[in-house]
Amino acid sequence: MNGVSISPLMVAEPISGYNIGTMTEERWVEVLVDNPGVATDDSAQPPVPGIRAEEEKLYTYRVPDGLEVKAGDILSVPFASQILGGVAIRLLRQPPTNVAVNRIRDIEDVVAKEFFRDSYWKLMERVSEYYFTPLIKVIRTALPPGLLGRSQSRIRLKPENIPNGAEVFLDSAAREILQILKTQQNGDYSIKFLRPKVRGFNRGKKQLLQRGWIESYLELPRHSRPKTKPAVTLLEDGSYLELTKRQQEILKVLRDNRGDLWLSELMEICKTTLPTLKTLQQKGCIAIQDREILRKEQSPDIAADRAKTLTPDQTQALETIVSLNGFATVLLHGVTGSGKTEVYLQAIDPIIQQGKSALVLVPEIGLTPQLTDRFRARFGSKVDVYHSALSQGERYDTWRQMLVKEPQIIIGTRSAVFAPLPNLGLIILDEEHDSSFKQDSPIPTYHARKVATWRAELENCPLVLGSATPSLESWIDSNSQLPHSVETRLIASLPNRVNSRPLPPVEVVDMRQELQQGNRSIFSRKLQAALQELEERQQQGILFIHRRGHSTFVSCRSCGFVMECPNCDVSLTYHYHEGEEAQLLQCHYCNYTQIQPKSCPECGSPYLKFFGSGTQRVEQELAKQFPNLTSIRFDSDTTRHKGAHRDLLTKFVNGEANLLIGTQMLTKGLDIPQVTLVGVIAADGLLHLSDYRASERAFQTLTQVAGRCGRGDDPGKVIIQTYTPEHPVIEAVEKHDYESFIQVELEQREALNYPPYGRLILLRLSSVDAIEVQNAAQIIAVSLSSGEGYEILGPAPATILRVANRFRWQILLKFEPNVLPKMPDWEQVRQICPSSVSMTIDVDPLNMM
DNA sequence: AGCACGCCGACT
DNA sequence: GTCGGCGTGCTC
Repeated sequence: MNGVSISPLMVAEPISGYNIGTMTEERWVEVLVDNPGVATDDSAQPPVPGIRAEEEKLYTYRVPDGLEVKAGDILSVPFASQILGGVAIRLLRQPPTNVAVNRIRDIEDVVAKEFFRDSYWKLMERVSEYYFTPLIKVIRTALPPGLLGRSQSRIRLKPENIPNGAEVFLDSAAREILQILKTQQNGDYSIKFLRPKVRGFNRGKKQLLQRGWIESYLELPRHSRPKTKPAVTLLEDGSYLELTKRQQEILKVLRDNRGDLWLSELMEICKTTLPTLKTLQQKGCIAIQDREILRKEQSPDIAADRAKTLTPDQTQALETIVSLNGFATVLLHGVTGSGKTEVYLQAIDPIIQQGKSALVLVPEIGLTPQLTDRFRARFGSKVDVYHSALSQGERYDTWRQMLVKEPQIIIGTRSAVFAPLPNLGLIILDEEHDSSFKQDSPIPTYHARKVATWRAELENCPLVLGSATPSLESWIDSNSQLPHSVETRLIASLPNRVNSRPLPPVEVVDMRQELQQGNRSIFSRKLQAALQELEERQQQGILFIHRRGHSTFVSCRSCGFVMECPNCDVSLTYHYHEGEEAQLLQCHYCNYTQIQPKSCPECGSPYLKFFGSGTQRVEQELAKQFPNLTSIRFDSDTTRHKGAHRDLLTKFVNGEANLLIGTQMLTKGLDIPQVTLVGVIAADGLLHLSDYRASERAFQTLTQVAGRCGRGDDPGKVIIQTYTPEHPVIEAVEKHDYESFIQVELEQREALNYPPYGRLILLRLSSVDAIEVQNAAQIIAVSLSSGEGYEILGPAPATILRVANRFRWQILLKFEPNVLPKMPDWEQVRQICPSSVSMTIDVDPLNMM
């Protein structure tokens, strides 16, 4: 049996030094409540470590007899008419003076025992400060979902109290409520759902309550709880007691299994029933107790694997990392296929030996199956994954498991940077240039790389940033004049691939010439020849296209009308569904879907034309021109369900298809040795995006996708198709020349004060009312002049003004480098912003659309 | 979530 | 002058 006992979770020191009193003494606790309202405060609070009193309001509660509360516990507290989650901040021996004692309420429950250590609290506070986010919201993102529970109030129909035909005497609101309630079997709905559906809801509800036709009740928060299973333990040998033969047999089975079995296992082996075992329990021979079990993502069994021999470059990089004692960051710049993962594995090994834990952060879950398998092969059950695709139970259990002091390795995405590992010895952030480490919404709009840097500093451990195409931020740390800057920064390089394999040659094809010479296919003659060769040799390849779907827009040949999304200012993408009669048009911003019309809705012409190509189109064209080549489509349409990534990749690795056709998703860390061809169908979609980061992103994506080939014994080849072969990004990718590309790019950024030189803060404003946002943006822009050290760009409408029926405006603050700025008065800005307009402050924005 | 409070427009 | 709608702030 493999029960895991998670005993004292206590890894933390109390946040404050207050001792709790005895059971008879009255005890109070100050709580940071997860209150949906804005956390602004006027009254002065006593200073509490870890809490900025001027911004976060604390509420005092009484601790009832029979409950033990410590600082750092997650609590359930009554708040007005609801039950909310909260964090115990500090204990008081005396009641507070600023609030009447008779108004103080009792704590409802302790949900989780304390776990916040000093350094963890400091991390929370630093994130809160840097990203202008209330502390409780930072805590909310750091904790597994469902831990800070919230009650829900609901109403329920009481049909037995409703006389026939009496509805006529009610007003319209009450009648509407009744009507909705009756649509459901048990007439039960949440207030949250009903209120926006009925005008004058409060009035109507009051009427119905007075007559007793409905009742209201509070649904208590459903917290994640440990899953338990009954287990049987042998207590007494039992030989001196008078036992039946049957009972003795059962005890023998238990004894043979080291005196411990799951109840279900024991009943199965002995073919016995629960009453029989209960009798044994009464005689004091055995104990039946619930024991915690861990819900974990099931992974296939993996053959164990030993450390590989390193190249001299790898050895040097490894030495740089393992020689570090305490905080430092190492940028591991290794070309694609240079064996960064092996360096990670060998860097983690001594950390585990020392009894410490390691945190490995990866961009997206798409690439984790391969990486996770390699870690499991090396470290076995010490490896756990943590990401948002886990079920709530799995996430909660893994999170609790992390609190145990045993050395472990956690592999996770962005949010795992908050993994509460008590003795962290190393943080690795792989593919550090990847933009999925940045959260766009909700606040805090944190970048896991930045948070990881702070975390490493606070835990006093090294941080390794790995990439073949490092971000400009990591390449030069320009922020040294800002607080929390990196003090020790090292670079380790892996300039060559393992086993002396060369980087694949990159050929650029000018698609303008193809067209001139009469080739109207989406495949150039060079790519066609390469595909032909692939077919003859039965090899495998990858085709990359930057969009999913079939065609990027559908337009009428007669009148030029373009099919557009009714909710967003974008054209609809055509999606082809094989075997279906009707084909669909889909919006990639709000997911609006409609059937492809047979004729133009504007002029009625039946001649509709599809422009631009996506993954589906490539798939179709391939099937048409190369019927003998088989393919797998790998994009967010085909990898949506759980385990789909792994399934599709396994099929490909097993040689069940010649080609993998996909989007960005397949640029990320895929390591399949037999790939000998990479084709980029159209690089132009990547090159001409309108923000200051477009070149950097295009270079990274193209280099990464090119790096997927030639990793095995057969040499590889990359073909990039484009209409602008003279573009500097294309030239740099062709020459595999990261350093000169980055030099040019850095010079341009410096000239314009863009990151990594000047910092940016983006204010995003949106509303259903087009005029209201625009006005709000104007007023806010004016109020932003209260600060100093930055330039205000805008307000300007967002690149796509309307998404999901909301109009979006933005204001960009560009900070001068080398000047400590005076921030605008955000509190004032928030007050100026009307409630109908939603505003988010995006610090260090990556996505400017 | 739900109540108190306060502002403003429609009616006695 | 008063009633009742709804927008805003507060809850230990």
